[in-house]
Amino acid sequence: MPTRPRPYHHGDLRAALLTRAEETLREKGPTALSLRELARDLGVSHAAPSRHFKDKQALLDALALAGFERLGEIMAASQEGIGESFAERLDAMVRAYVGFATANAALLDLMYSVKHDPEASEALSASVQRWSAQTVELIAEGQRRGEVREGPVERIGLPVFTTLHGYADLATSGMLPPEATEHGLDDVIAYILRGSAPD
Amino acid sequence: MPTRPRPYHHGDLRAALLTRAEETLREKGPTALSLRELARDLGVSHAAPSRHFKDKQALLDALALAGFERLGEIMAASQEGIGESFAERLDAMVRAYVGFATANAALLDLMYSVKHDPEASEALSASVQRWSAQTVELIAEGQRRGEVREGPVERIGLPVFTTLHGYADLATSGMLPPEATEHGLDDVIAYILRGSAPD
DNA sequence: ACCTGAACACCGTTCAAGT
DNA sequence: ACCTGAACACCGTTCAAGT
Repeated sequence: MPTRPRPYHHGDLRAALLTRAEETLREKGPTALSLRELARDLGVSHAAPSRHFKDKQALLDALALAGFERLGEIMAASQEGIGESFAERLDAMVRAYVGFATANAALLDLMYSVKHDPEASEALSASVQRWSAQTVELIAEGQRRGEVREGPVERIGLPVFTTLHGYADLATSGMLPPEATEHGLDDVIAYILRGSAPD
Repeated sequence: MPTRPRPYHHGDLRAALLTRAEETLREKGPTALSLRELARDLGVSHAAPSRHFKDKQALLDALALAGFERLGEIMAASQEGIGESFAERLDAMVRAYVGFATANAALLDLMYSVKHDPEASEALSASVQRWSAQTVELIAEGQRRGEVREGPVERIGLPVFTTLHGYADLATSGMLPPEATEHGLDDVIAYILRGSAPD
């Protein structure tokens, strides 16, 4: 059992930084996130992170990107092995999104506070693009089945996604009255169905 | 013209701190907000702010509270001297909220990121309470006129507010595609009307 | 009551230098 | 290539002391 005299750090500093960063984000909030503390936790010098992220902001951007990737996967997974009616698929997607939001409140906040200028991270906007296409696909499928009103998919999808996101944001910021968590999500889903149903 | 040899600072340090803080919040974002810089800008020592805000967080809380107060006023004002139909009143309120959001993006973010535990600022939750009552009143009035479906006002009002807030949040975080700003708000308003109309 | 100055324990970022 | 150590210019917070 050759105890390697610890390698450069313990494998992959870049990945380790991201993992640890997300933990402290979840546990102690975004303001408590410090590069120096991260480095201390991982047993490297405080200057080491700069080899992998030129900036603190660069680390936050990478965190946001990873978040969007995971959210995309979760939303895609919510559509697997499920009924084909629009109501069922919408229900699953809404619950997937809200579930992710409540389980990763601080991360979602970060994801939406990262600047979304076109100049910003190429990969990030590509990722956003990818999963926003999923809600568009949901709407298009609903239209094919005659369960969603006619019209440009983007223009119908926007209010739908807007409602979904608004509920998730309010829920995670603790602004919803306690009674709301009871029927709140059900009411929101029913309301989306009414808003997107054919006349 | 007696040049008073500058008073303690220049009038009311507490108010001056809040004003300046909101300016830098708007111009340079929340991470650039520093107590020491605020103090420098106002020509007082870096320890002076602590007489008026025990904490940096206390200043942020006060900022958020002021924001909710102003938002409440704006939404109330949007209902003055306007037609009585639900469609008109809803339209005015949505535009008031979204207008405030886009004009004060960073502040709105701050308002919703302040912890909303019941233990948090008494005044803050009272203020939130006050203006959330306004949307409830809008719904109740619409029901009286037979333009909004029957049911508990809170359960009908939640999806409505959720949509409104979601749009404002997406718009201010720059996540809406450029095409969306064209018809986006109109579409959202029409969708809210459909979602809350009687069957 | 309101503010100052110094002190303490932190930050992010940069850069020579080591292996 | 990857990391260290020291240095620089910042932070927030506290506390004796001044007026």
